[in-house]
Amino acid sequence: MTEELSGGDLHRLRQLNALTVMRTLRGGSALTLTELAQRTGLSRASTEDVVRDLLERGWVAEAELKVGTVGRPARRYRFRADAGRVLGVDIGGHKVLALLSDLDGEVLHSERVGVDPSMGRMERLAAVDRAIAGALAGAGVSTADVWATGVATTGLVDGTGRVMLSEALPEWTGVDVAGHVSRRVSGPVLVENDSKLAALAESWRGVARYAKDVVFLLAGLRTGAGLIIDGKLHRGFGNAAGEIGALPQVGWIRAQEHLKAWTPGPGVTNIFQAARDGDRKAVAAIRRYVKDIAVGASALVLTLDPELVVVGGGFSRSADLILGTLRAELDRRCIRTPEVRASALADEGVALGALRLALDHVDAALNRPGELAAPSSFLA
Amino acid sequence: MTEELSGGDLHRLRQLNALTVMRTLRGGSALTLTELAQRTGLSRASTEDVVRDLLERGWVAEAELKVGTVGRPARRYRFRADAGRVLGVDIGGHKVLALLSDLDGEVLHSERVGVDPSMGRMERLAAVDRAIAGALAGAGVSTADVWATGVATTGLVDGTGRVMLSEALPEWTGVDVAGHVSRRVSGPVLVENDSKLAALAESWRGVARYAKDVVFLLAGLRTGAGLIIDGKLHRGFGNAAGEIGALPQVGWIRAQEHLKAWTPGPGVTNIFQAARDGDRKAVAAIRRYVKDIAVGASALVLTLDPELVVVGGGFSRSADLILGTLRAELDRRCIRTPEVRASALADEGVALGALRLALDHVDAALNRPGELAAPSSFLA
DNA sequence: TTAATAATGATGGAATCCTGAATAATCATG
DNA sequence: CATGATTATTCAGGATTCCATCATTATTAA
Repeated sequence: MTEELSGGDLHRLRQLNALTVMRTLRGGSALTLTELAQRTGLSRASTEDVVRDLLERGWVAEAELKVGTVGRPARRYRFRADAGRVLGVDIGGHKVLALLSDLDGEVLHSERVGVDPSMGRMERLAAVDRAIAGALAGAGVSTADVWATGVATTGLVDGTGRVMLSEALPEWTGVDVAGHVSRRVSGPVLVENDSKLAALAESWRGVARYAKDVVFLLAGLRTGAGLIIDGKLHRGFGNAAGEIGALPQVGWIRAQEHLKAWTPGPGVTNIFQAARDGDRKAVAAIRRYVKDIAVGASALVLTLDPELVVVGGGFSRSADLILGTLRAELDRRCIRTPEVRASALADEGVALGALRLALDHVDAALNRPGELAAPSSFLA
Repeated sequence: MTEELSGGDLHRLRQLNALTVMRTLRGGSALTLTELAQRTGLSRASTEDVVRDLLERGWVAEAELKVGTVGRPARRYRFRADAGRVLGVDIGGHKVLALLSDLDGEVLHSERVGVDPSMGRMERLAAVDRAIAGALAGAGVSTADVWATGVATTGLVDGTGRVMLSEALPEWTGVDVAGHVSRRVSGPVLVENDSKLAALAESWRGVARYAKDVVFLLAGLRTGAGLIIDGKLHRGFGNAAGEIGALPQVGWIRAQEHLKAWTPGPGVTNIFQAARDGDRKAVAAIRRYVKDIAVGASALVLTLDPELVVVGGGFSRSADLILGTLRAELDRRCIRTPEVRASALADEGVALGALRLALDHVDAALNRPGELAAPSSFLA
């Protein structure tokens, strides 16, 4: 949302005012003209003018009147979140999750397809197709209604939406994810690393909503990180920001070993459950795992000095067993220990981030000076 | 310079246009109205109106006519960089350097006062006073003309301009730098860590001018880092960003030991000179030093994936002996190795960064909507 | 039915921008 | 030294947009 403020002629001023009206309407509920005028700082008359424009162009719609108040009932206007649809897809090792939402990011349908790390790329892509088709069908939406699609995948992603390198899924390296998905939906397809998108989701709808600088740790079968800096997702020059796990000293690769080394007792398959039940060896293994993770986390924290560290990923359900040790380790290593919290987005975080990526694309078009022509301009 | 674009009434539009005119004039040479109109995108008539306003309020001045062209000679207008002065001060271990510049950042006078790491805080503050007084006197400027002052110091600086912790100068911990300097100059005093300001200087006038994401390494008797992210100085939530040296594994503290362990031969006191002259032990010591530095640098680079790493500080004069090893080490450790370059700002980098800090403050006031009242408003 | 309340609609004034034509200043040339 | 070419400046007219104000309209409460 940071633009160079550049002035211009009167037409541009109207555009700017139309944008502020749109932003005020966006996400919130329907507003009357008087309310809109108050919030935007414009006069009532001008607000009316702007809204008439937006109404004609299809960006806003009239909501029902609210009855039961004294005085003449006011017309109420709302953002036409139903004018288009966006799609967010998480391609993971164990599941493919597709979320279909309206332009407010309100999820209309979610479709989950189970996959397996051992699957080949064709099988996995077929699962992606099924998830997308299911999400569209479930919401009763055709591909033409989809304005933008965000896709999350493991591994490094290049500028064209191709997977440059995936350590967790070797078969996946080199797959042209954007190309494949583009053939299934209309509109632009944006592909990004899953840890980064999970971080984005936290700063959108998660526990990091009010923080400007955030380190997000994806703790699960793989370990990864995503960075929010100054409220924005930080990608890095080569899209490789946050890949601290590659540093051998950091030991994110060997961290998992501690967990794998634990042998389940009879009837218990989950190390975290075992630890809660008092299994000493499980507790110790988890502690060693967290200590390894914490080295890399310290490097991220010392580099950025964030306000908040969020732990997400599969293991965040067992935050009670992780956060204490993590806090202690960070405290030991860092100059200023940030707040440490667990994600509350369950296993939908990554897909929500993908959704947000698609929404960002729509918003950018909304804010592009000279645009705001009409919603249908997306389909051109 | 990044503001939310918010629209408003016609008066606000004029303000925005006045700002774009100011930005166009800023830093560049004098321009005619026709040139200004072309660059700002405004019509000639409106540009004239805006410039008349700015002229009346004292922000711009008429420059001399340029003769020798065909046609009626055009009036030319320039930013009144001479309307005020700013001061940048670097308080280091071995010197205090004060730069006095105009509002374009053109340095008018620089004053250097030698100090010693063993000095007490009173002695050092006295040296600061002398440097400031010398810079003012040298440029023939009174304290009242100084609109803003930036100060660089070693150690962690808190929000009020007090040194929270200085490892290099233990006596310096707790000194209220902003308070002291405020009593010597008029206008606001901004204090910041020296590594951070050196980074700022590189992205302003150094080799990092065209990079958005930069890691700056201060390599000298102390080691430090400063980060430029998305074109802006990154401070962190507690102003402790870049303090990766605190991580014991990183070894920035022991790095110096390698250099100190080298014993000078007869007639040679400088390890870098010795290395150039073929002293094997000196070469090896430097290599070990750089390898230690590189561990922390790798952590910074892996975290941020910057476009560029800049090496500054006292040792950057000997970049020929450092950069090769540093590149090789980064290459070994990082996923994508950024470009590595040496600073070209000699030992004025930190002071220039302090100057930029002061100028940023002036610019912010210039860009604050509702301001742009008159230059003299700074003195109120 | 009337009073109170609050939204809508219409009018006029002011600020700002743009376009285009008339005027002014300088250089080159006969 | 006058004239034309060239470019700047100045001025006038028209258009857009915003704001303030007032009359009108729709609804609830008494």
